[in-house]
Amino acid sequence: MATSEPTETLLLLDGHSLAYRAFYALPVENFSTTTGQHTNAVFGFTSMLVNVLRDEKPSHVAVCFDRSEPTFRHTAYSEYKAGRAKTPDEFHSQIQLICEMLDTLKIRHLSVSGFEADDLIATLATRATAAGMRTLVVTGDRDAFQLVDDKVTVLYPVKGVSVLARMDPEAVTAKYGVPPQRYRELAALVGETSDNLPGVPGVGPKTAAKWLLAYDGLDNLVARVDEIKGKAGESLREHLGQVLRNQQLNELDTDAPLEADPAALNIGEWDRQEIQALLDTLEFRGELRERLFNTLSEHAGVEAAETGEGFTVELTRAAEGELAAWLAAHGREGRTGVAVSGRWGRGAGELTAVALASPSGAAVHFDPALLSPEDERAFAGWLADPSAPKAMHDAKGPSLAFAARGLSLAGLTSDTALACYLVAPDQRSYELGEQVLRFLHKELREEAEQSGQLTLDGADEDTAAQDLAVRARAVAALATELDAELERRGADRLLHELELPLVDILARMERAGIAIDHDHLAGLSASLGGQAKEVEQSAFDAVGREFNLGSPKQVQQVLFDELGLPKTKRTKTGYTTDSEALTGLLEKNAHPVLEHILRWREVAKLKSMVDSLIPLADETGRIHTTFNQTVAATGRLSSTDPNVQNIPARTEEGRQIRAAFTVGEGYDTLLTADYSQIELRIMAHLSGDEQLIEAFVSGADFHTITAAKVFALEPDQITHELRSKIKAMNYGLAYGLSEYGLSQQLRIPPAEARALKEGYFEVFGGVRDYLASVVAEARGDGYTSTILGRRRYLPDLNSDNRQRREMAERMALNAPIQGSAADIIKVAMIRIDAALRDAGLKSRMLLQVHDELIFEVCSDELETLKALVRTEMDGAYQLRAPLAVAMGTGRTWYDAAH
DNA sequence: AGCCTCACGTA
DNA sequence: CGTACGTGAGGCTG
Repeated sequence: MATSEPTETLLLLDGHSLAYRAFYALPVENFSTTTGQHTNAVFGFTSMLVNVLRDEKPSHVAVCFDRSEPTFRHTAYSEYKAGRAKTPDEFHSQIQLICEMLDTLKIRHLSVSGFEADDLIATLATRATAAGMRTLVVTGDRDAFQLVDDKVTVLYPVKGVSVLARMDPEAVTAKYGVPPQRYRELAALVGETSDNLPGVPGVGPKTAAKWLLAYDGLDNLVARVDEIKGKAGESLREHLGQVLRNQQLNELDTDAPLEADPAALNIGEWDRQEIQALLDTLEFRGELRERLFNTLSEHAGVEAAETGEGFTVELTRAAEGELAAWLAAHGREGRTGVAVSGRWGRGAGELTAVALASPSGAAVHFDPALLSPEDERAFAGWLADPSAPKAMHDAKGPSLAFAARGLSLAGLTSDTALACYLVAPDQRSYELGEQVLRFLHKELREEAEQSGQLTLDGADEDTAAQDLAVRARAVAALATELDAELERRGADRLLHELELPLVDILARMERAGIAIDHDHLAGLSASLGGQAKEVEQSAFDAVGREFNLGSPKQVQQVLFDELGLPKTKRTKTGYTTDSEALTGLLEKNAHPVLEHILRWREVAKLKSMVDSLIPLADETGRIHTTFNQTVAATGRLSSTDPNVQNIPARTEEGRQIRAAFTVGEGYDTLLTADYSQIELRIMAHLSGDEQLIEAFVSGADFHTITAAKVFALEPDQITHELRSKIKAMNYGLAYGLSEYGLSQQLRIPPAEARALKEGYFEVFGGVRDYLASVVAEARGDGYTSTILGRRRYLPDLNSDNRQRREMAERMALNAPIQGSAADIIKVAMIRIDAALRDAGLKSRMLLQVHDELIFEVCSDELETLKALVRTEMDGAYQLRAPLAVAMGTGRTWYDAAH
């Protein structure tokens, strides 16, 4: 290693100066979050920071900020920095975010009252040089050039936020004609507009440099000022006072009162999840996110390499007969980690390889297609043995692949993806490598010295086998760690008694799928397609030209530019054309095309849904969704490919799609069973509000009863309108509906909405108190909890940013209610599944739609099944406002509505 | 090709 | 200025 260079590098950034550059370099309209927070300065600053971290790999970092208090420069010169345009509020709020980002990246940020960031930088750079460190200063303030020497380099943004000029002594001299130590003399002569320090009129950098060289510095120049000839000389003599003042003011203080020692400014250990969460709230995606993570991985990689963190495995490649022997030797040492590769989805899967890792570190890897009959028997027996404990990461997909080979999985005592989800349900992904890094501070790779002992042929195969074995080992280790973590949080039962048992149930539901009536769908598609064509033509006729009705951009152009209709609510890129806005315009009789656009959207939406379902049917005419158990932060399931949880239900036309979901061969009818108003019942239960509970216990129409209580009328006096108002109120409560929102929805004045809410809370005071207490408790604890102890963490409840804070408050209101409903239906599914098996019924559960379950039923089992489902759903949880279940049957989902 | 925005379907 | 999701289309970017 070559080494006249100092090994340690201190990176110093001027926070305000760089953020300010970014603020004006990046168009604000491209950088704001859905909550309206501007992020262009944060983005630009972060981008510069990450680039420098990547390119320079500093060992120590600090970001210096100015304070708003005046400095000695203001005292010395009252006009200092006067006349600067006031920085807009959109800028100031971003400084706060930058500091949060730095906290997340474990980078120190400093500011000292009475000193500018430049002074802190000068002080730290001086100290760093004394300590033998190299210093890099990133700033948009040229005053820093005076610091440049062979140990200190300034990186100066020259174009936007992406190009930094490297200002070392040579570069400064080349650019200004004077060496760095003379830079402030030059600046004193030329002046600095941004600091409101005028220089000598008629003297630019060229003249100033010429003088400084000819006279060997400003002191001599001043002493011999009478010798200077010409207009410029005259001007200099006239403005000598301000030159001397400039020189005094632009000198940086190298002895600011700072505690921080450069050596203490190392970067702390990064928490990937924390960074992910921050990037999520800032809504940073794409390239910056990628770049940040690459930099982060290098950073984390270096650490892992230094500490040697990986996994040790003693890998056996199972040749014939050896798997059975391995299982006999290691299959019951304790919990075995299982990792598989293959493909799965749409209710099916295929296996390409399996790795098992025992607690002792023994591991085996094999291709299940190539097993001897003896090995296959041994593996099938072990896999299906509930007394042989196993851990997997995201087991549902693999279990579909097992099932395809006739294998069944039992004894799963942890699914680490689910465990991570319970610990932190807001994650965007639960990729194994990330979770292992987070919880075990290890990397998904093998220890170097171990791999040397292996003698295997085929390098690529080896690596793949090693990787899979490492994953198996990591899963087992992660499972142990997460068991402890969940127990600390009181969430161990949630994993073992709720989410884990659900894995297999969901896998079987996915495998079963639901039959689709292809002809019905084809008919719908044709009819909707015909209507779309007609409506499209009507739209063209109304406007007088053709345009793409599916393009919001073109619709905007037609409506607002060409037809000059009144502008609607703003979106990021223009004016909204959503149905609410267009309906509003339509009511003002703005233009006939509005009706066509709205109708076309309806028809086109339905057609695209129908057309997307048709090719998803398998050879037996069934479609197989995938239920995701780790997506919804509240604890709900989600469904993809297709999403069976957003099949239209509101309009008759839309419901026709439900008529395509039918009972399949070997069964006679579909049964749907749903919880009536489960969220409101939960709210009544959790709040303990006697009035609300009574409204449910009475058994009459809930919205009517609550309306009667609010308006002090008899139920039969409640009009449709009054009922609607209270219904909106009832439902809105659990979402954190504002008075404004209520007034919008009911199209009543805000004052009336306010009165409605007050009237409601006069009767249902317990609900108001409960909702307030939920937010207050969550603010203190940092999380909300459901009835089964499922947590959702909401750090933004304490945010300084009002929009973020209020968003978190609404999430806090909703999470315990939506989440408890999710808990309850999961309990019900597990109970029903067990009861179906106990009763030995052939009828089966196919779909879950949040508060509804759909079954495929043999007619001779119908009555038994209905009773069973009712019992298990009703009994899933004892609420003070008891659970109520409604059912319906029919050959299609449409017919089974009730 | 991949990503983002808008719009819209469900509970 | 009401929570939680997933999808499809257009259109921009690379």
